[in-house]
Amino acid sequence: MGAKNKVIFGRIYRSATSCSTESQSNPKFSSSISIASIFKSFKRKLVVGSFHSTPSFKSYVETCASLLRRCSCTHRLLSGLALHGHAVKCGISSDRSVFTKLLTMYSECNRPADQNRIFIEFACSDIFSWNFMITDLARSGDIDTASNLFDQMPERNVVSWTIIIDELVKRGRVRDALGYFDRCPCHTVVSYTAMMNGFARNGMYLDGLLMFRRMIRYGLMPNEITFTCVITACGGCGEFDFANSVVGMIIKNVFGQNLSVCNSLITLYLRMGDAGMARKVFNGMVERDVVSWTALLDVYFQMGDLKEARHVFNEMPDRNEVSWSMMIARYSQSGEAVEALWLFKHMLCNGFKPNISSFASVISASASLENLLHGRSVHSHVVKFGCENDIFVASSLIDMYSKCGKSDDARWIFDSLSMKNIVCWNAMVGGYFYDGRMVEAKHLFMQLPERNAASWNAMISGFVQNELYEDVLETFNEMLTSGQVPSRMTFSSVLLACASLPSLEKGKNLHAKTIKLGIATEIFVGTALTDMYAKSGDIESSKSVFCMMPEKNEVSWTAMIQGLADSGLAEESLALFEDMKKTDINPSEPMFLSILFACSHCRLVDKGFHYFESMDKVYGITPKERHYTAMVDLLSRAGLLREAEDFIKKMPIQPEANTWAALLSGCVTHGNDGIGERAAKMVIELERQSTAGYVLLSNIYASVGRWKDVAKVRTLMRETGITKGGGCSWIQIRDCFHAFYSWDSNHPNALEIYEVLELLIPEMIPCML
DNA sequence: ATAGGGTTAG
Repeated sequence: MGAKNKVIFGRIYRSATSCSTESQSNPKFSSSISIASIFKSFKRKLVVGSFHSTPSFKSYVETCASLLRRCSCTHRLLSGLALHGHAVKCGISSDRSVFTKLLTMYSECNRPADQNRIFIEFACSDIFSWNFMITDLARSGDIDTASNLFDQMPERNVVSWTIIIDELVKRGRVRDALGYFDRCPCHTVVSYTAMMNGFARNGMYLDGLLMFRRMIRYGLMPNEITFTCVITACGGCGEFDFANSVVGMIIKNVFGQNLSVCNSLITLYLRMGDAGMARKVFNGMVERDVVSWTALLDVYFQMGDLKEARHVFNEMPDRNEVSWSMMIARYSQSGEAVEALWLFKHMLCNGFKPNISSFASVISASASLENLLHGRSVHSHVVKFGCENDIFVASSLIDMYSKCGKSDDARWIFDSLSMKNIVCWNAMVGGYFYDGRMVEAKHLFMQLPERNAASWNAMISGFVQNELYEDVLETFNEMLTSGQVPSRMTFSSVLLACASLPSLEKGKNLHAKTIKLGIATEIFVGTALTDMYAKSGDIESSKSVFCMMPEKNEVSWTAMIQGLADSGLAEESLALFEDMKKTDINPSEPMFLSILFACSHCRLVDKGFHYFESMDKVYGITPKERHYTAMVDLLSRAGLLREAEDFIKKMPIQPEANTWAALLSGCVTHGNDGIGERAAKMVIELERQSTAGYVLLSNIYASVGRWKDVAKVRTLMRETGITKGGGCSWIQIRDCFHAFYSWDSNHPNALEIYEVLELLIPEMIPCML
């Protein structure tokens, strides 16, 4: 009988379990039929006495438990009651697995009274089993029933209190946990530590530290776990002075060699920005585990030494999901998106299960590469692992789809989220902006349930991306009126808008605000200010902001070098470039563009060639089309038109239309219609829709008096349907903008203005040469 | 009862 029963019950058990997994993945799947049929066959096999042999008894218990679980999932109270009756009859109702499922079933079917009744019947007066029951309920996800049960306990010990506090904390219910903590009559180190950990886990670091102080005042001695929690809390809220005194206590109490204390210390020193100390702690450890090694990885990442971090990762004695996620996250954050994708692939190949962090980071990497194919494939993994409802993963998916131009897909994910936080909303607003869907973006912004600085920044930078600078300023004002304090990122965007607008006043105003907030010399703000002043023509202010910045990056230097070059201060620009080379910042591609531009304006042909050649030879930067164009411009401006043409012919890459346009423009200045015609032909061929080639060509013909050809070009332009877009310049006098267009001069004071201009031109010409 | 990793904005 035994062997046969084992098979039969085994089969029932399997079908019951497979049903219940099915119902989990598809809540609509109604299983009243299948559960009834399983139940029927279960009853049929239920011959009293047949489950006394061990294997079949075990199967029977398992079957009963899994059927009960099925009942609780589908809210089948009647089947549940019947099963309960059988379980009692067969004497298995107090078996742990059956009993817990009975509790869950009653809880799911909304019968708390029955639930409590059976609990009290079966597990009376034994604190240990109460505690066990509460833990079990909480771990199976039913924290409410667990706390309900806790309230009914006839007596409780320290462990009971600790369990309920800890379980509440793990589910983010710190306030409830604190309620229990305050009611607890007998505090121990453990209950205090559980509460502190609860605060730290939920980002309430300061409350955690207050709890620590309370514990010390209470006269309890912290243990190594308490210290680990305190250190984490200090690091979280930046209380570094307090952290140092805690370190003193740790050493005094001889916990300085404890593994987890040291692990938390590495991260603490890292947060304090002291990578050296972090490394020192690691070096001094007698025992290290994956956590220590992963923390060390982060030390190198913070120092910006990706190579060493990679080396540590390769040499680590042990790796887990967290170490892999750390690598993926940091590479993605450092702009090494391709490497992040590669790491993710290898994480899977090495048999590691991707977690939420690695998903979020790798999706973010696909977003920055705008790699829809890869993004979609990761998305499918996300669904496979059931992470699609996680807000971190979903926010990055929303971002990824938007960046790939699929804002409708992003919206679909956004709408399918039951729990959204502010990040999801901001990502969706930013997504619409990225896709140029202004109406939807603005509409969604209005609907935001709450707004933080990032929401406003998404809106402001969204307008910047779409070149709607007036809206940028308007939104910025709204932001100020709403009481939201602008961040450095806000200023960075708004200043960019100012640089593109004809108003220096607005920029100065912002500068004043940044000074008030004490962020004027902060790297991003300072760089934006430097750029804004340079682009607005106030190069002196630009220089002074730049000089005040204590820390400068590659972008800051580029802004200043470019600003000087654009303002005609070519020598100064080159001198600054030489200064920069003395720092540990390496010249970049756009920087060389400014340098070549500066050389070109000063007619420094040899110097220009020197810099151009150093790009590849010294810095390993392959010159791009634009650099070749700058060189052609350099030669053409200096009148070396034949050399310029030869230079183009020898280019290892295909010249862009602008390369020929630079030569063409040199031909205009130096009146060479022979080369000019060839150049113009190339410009027109490479860029059919552009007017530049035609206009310059007609200018050449005009300069050498070939009026018939001028007319021919103009006719050709008309025939191909190209119209010349005009230039425009403007000046602000108080609140009024005066604009001047190249195609007409209908300014009210046009006559007077042109009269004055006539007077000024003879004085200006010597300067222009 | 613990320590290491995560999303948006420049």
